[in-house]
Amino acid sequence: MNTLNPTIEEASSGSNASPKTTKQKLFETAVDLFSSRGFMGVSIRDISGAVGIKESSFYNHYKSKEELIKAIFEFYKTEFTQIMPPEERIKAILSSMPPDEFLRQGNARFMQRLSTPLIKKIARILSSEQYRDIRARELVLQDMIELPLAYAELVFTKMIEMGLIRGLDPKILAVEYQYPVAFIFSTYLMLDPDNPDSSSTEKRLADHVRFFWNIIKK
Amino acid sequence: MNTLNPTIEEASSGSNASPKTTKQKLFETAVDLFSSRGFMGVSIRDISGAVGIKESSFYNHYKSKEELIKAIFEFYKTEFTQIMPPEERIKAILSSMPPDEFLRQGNARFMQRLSTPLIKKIARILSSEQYRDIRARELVLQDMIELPLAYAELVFTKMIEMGLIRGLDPKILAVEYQYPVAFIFSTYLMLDPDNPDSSSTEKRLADHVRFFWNIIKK
DNA sequence: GTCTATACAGTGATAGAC
DNA sequence: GTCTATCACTGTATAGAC
Repeated sequence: MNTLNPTIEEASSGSNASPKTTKQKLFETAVDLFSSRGFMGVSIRDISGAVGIKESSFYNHYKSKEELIKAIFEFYKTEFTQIMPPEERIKAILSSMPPDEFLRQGNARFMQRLSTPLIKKIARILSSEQYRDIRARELVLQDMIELPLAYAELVFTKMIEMGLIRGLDPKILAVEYQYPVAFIFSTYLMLDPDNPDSSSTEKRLADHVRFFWNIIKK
Repeated sequence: MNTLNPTIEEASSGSNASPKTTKQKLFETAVDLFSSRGFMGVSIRDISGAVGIKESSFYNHYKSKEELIKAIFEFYKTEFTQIMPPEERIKAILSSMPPDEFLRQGNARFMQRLSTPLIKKIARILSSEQYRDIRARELVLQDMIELPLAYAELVFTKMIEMGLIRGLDPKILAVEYQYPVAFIFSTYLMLDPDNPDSSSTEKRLADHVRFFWNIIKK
């Protein structure tokens, strides 16, 4: 039995991907079913049946249902924490474009990452399971809320240092900028993951950046 | 069998409440268990056992598990939609206090309503079940998101009409004010429903109102 | 890696005695 | 309104043949 989790390439459904292994199919089918019916609402029989194998064969790939959900969460964490550019590069990027453009591009990068059906579905699972599963809860709180907030604070601190925006409290700026962004993304997740109409979400993000830019610009 | 849902008084756990009926106990125990383990993760046996009756007796009070969750959702809807003052009274209230005080009091009223453990737990259930249960989804989207947003727009429109704030677009003001509020409330729900430390949430709301007031005031 | 067969605890729900 | 008894079904998981 292959005990490795699917790699990013394995689990993603890129058009140039090699034919999916059974383990990949189980992974993606589980994500699909968990996201619409909840972890407890989906049986190993359901997943295996949808993939086309018997439930006993499931155990050749994952040693339990718990291990499968764990693999799903770990995959998400890896994907998510790669979205933000490393701290060292922020200053260089800020020198190359206006601050509002920096914010816009950050949101665009976020949308790009979030908008694959697989990632959207896992985000749904996390949201649904956060009160039942401590790992889901930690992922939501730390990686999806705290981390982006801390990152925003860092960015606004640098913007102020570089004299690009007004000298307001970066902590408050981070909250006031990031909370609406977080809320817009969380409502984006509520839309059908397989029918991505991102235009209204993009408009909302654009409106927010414009409004916020008017407040912080010098 | 009593087919009525528990009334607000029945289902709430006020100190002056009359001794709880078995149906009330089932209702509250279900809310408690569903909120921490999810609807699918809790059996009728679990609920009945926690209340101290056999699962067969459960059916003397609710005809199925589905009917129970339905009653829970309906109870929440009734409670939630009573939070906001009716439209006709907004103008009168706005005449009696400064706009920022109006916003502060609105949030306080919200906190008060949301902070009973029962309501917080149901809000958790709604959040967890929204991708599985169409009724939960509608409640979250319409009653908890759309309705407060439309209400905020109404409020800012009146504020502008009365010359109390700057003449900005009320739609944009509503979004920029309400999204952070909604996000703050949604993180408040993530805290332990039985150990309500609301002080950090109240601080965040106060910070947001202060920041926003500085933007909209004349 | 897949299958059949099996174990066995848990599930929602009903019938009927008290 | 509660109980015991029982139902058909579904849940996770294992053993062993191919």
